[in-house]
Amino acid sequence: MGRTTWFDVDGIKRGEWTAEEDRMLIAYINKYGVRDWGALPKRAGLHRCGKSCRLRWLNYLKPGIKKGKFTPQEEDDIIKFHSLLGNRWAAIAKQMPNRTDNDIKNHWNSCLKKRLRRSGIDPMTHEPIKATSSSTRLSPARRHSSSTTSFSLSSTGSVRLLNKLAAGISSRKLALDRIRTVMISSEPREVDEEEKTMISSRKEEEKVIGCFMEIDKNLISTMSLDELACDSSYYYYDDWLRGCFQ
DNA sequence: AACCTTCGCAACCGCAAGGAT
DNA sequence: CATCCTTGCGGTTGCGAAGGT
Repeated sequence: MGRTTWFDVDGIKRGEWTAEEDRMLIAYINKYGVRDWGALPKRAGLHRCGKSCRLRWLNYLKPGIKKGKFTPQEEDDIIKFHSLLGNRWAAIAKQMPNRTDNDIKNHWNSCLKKRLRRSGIDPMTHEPIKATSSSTRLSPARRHSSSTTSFSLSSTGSVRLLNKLAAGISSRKLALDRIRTVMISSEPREVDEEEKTMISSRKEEEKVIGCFMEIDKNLISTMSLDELACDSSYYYYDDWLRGCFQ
């Protein structure tokens, strides 16, 4: 499976990668590491553009990448994270070790989206599909969707900047929530190694998260609340954000 | 068997952010 | 400060495989 091979006007090869090209790219990166994608193809003896090499490495060749079918647990996670983060595939991928953003995005677009729709759930809002929607308060994903298509931001910020900021906050909040979940769990149960590490470092982590929140707060305070409201990711932080403007 | 549709996924494209100069 | 370059991201496309008629 793949695209047909062709050459652009500069003689740069496009389309499907061969096993030999893969081998050359892996050998080069194993020897010299990943740096300067622009110069890498020439140095590695590949007639490809740097962008193509980067994509091939990150989405396919990089060690530890999990390929193949998504487990039901992974699918649940994607749906859960999508409801929180919207189409921020890179941010979702960060929450799912060994899966690439491209893989997650493909699986969402080709499978999960349709499955949700079939079961009567709007994949954008994650709410039951209604004949006419007159919701007064849109869900995060819905608000995010509209923000990217119909809002224009002033010079103080851009959708991309907000998304980046929001993704950072989201991931840190998730980490904090995880710590709290572990901490407030009153049921005596088996604690795995990962959780032990989390518990032992919780104070430092909360401190670090606090610092990040402070940085975000300072950045956000330079924008208007209306601008921030354009982005769904702040939906969950309404109270916190309003505090920034008091 | 032939044709059509849908699925799965690798790869491409355009754009924005951020660093270097 | 302006411009250029590199990197990263999200949307989209192309194409073989699989399934349906």
